[in-house]
Amino acid sequence: MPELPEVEVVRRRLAACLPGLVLRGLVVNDPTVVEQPEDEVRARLVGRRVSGLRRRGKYLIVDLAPDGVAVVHLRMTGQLLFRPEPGSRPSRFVWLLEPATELHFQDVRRFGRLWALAAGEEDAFFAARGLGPEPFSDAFSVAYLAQRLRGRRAPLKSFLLDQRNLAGVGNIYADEALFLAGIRPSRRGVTLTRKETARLFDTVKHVLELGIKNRGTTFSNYRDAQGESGSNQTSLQAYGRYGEACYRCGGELKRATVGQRTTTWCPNCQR
DNA sequence: TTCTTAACCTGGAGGC
DNA sequence: TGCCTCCAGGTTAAGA
Repeated sequence: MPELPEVEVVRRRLAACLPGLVLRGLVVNDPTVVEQPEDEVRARLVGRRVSGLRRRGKYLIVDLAPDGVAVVHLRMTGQLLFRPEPGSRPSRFVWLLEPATELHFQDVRRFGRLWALAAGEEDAFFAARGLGPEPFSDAFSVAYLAQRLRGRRAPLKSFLLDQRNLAGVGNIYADEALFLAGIRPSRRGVTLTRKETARLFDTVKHVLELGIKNRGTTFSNYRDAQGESGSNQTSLQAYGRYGEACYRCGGELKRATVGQRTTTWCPNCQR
């Protein structure tokens, strides 16, 4: 499941080879991948040169010259690949680039999306989604976190998954951050002490940094642009380990549904 | 304003 | 072997 670290790894991979290439064509095999009229998307992309790649939360932003940006969200199972595996299903869309290169978007569950934005539309696009600050930006601080948690009665797990509070955290890294912070996922945000808030701030950044360092978490679908898997799944201490022994206390990790998401936590270490 | 729930979507696992 | 049901989860819209 691509969260911030996985998208960042894809961005870095693409940033090494896409800039300078010219988008000569767009093949859309699955019309649901674009929410805008297909002709509009094509008109805004084709003929442009890739000038850079950025990331905003889980959104991948492709800067185009002389104007405009392409925005891609991988959602659950989206992959941007230069060479799809032989025999795989038709790509949802393909960018035909010059010199001869193809960038394929594959997406089993078909949740991923592509947007083509004209110059000046990017701010409004992200403002409409109400994305919170980037975890590695100055805007994300202990003070910010404390302010956002004030009065919040929703479970902390739900709080972390809400992209309006913080951009980029998904189910895997939310479980990991809460485990390392020693905070139970079902705790109400309003109940956090200043010390716990500071600890959560640190662990959120730590698990995301570790995820990037390990080139993302791969369970089944996630691959970077070269088709390579990440290795962060071997570093996970909580996510997906229910029924196994806690690395800290040796007790059994439990599973529950919190905020509609499967959540793993240690009843002894997380309070 | 905040929170909860359903829906979208499909492959894989497990049960019968 | 085949069928059925459940589960996985990022985002959005609707309702409480």
